[in-house]
Amino acid sequence: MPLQEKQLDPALLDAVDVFGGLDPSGKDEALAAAHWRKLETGERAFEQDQEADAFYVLSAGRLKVTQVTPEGQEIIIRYIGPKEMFGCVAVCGGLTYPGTATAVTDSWALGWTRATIGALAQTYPGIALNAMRTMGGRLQDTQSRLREMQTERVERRIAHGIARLVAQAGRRVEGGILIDFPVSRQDIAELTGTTLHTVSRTLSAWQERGVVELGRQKLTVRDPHALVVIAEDLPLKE
Amino acid sequence: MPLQEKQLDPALLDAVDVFGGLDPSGKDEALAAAHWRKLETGERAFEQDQEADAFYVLSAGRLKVTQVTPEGQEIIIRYIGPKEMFGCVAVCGGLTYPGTATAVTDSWALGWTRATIGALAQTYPGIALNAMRTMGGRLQDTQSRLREMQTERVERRIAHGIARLVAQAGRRVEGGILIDFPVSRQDIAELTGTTLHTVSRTLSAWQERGVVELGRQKLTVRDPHALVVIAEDLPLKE
DNA sequence: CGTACTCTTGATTCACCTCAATCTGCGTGG
DNA sequence: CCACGCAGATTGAGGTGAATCAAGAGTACG
Repeated sequence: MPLQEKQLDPALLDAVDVFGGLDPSGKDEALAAAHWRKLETGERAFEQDQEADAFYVLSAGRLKVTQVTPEGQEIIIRYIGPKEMFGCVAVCGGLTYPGTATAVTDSWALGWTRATIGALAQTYPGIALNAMRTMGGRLQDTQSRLREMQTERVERRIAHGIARLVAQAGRRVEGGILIDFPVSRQDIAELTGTTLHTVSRTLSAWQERGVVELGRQKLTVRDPHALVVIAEDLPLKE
Repeated sequence: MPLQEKQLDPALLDAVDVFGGLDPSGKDEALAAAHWRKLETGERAFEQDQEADAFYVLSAGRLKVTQVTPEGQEIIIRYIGPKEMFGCVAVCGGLTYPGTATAVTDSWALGWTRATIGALAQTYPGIALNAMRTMGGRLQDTQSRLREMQTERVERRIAHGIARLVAQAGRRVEGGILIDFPVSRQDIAELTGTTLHTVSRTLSAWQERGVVELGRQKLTVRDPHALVVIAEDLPLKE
């Protein structure tokens, strides 16, 4: 596999937000200090409550970050795509990971130990600023979801959740936009705060109306506009 | 008023997280660059969607940060107490404030323009690291609320919400812990994603059981342990 | 070819919202 | 100082959205 090649490619960090604005020597230094990690589908990068010893940037693939309640219920905090960082707690004072990161497709990640990334952030202050920007974005995103949870009915929340997935991992295919990784009804339920039953019913109704096309762990949005109409609760005619 | 005196007091930033670890000269510089702002009860430090031109640290008083949905429903994102920062977007790339900050008691805040705080963060990298730590904490806190919203029933959510208020602004009084600023039933509803009716019913039942004591915009927790039992859904006898 | 996982669909229940009426404390103005 | 008005709070009745309970069908994989 091109693992070795990848390791030597300094362009690898070019489009990564955290290292944005870093001079080439800094990127080389960061790459040299990093270690590779391959994650098979279903494998976990780290688990909830485990000591936060490393910080990662996903290179390829897709992860989901989840939390489980003491009662055993699971919720999805967010999906991580290529070029996105995860395990940020390791760089912002947290002692343990607040969630579990699981690969939903085969993935590769670049990792830095807590000490390594700390030292890098000391040398290159831009890293901290970039990380803060990303965290700010995630905070706003999470607050939006909280607002949706508090004010919207299930159907709108599902529409918003799927719109978010489309924005993050949508791939144009003939006749629509496909979510580019396996998502089950259960996943969508854990993302929107409902049950797989309600998700199934809602999506079936949408399929009936031609808004989406369903498959096993597969979802294609045929009519993105209709999805927005549902998400924003717009009247059908205006 | 001691506004002038305050302005000269370099100890003012001592316990403020964002400026933690800053050398005295840095604190002087930060203070010199700051401007004071007094906020009467009900007055707003900034409003949602307004240009994010300043970053603040609350010196005294209490604010609530809220968001309104397009439909006009309001939710409370968080309460801000003394020594806490707010308007963080101004330092993390956001163009507009995502919420509105309203004083719930007469308050004083220290403000820095976006340019000023940016320059300070460049000179003293510790500021960015501290800010990131705080944002990390808030992100986790918001994720916890999201998890509660998705998995818990109203009564538990209210218990968690009030527990959070107690931790943040509880003041020991004879026979309990008082929330140290005016909170209406509506506020608690907007904080926990329910209606003021349900909050009123729930709190009345708790008062009946001696868990809390109620007043107009006033709440005293008489039995903190019982509150935890409700929040964690523990059995009464174990 | 069986087994297990994902998904669908129907029936039933209930927690909470909505609608509605009334009450109460508190500031205000006559 | 007391009557008034109003925002905040309480309480009841009724409706319903979505969870829960339950059964079965479709699909992938070893």
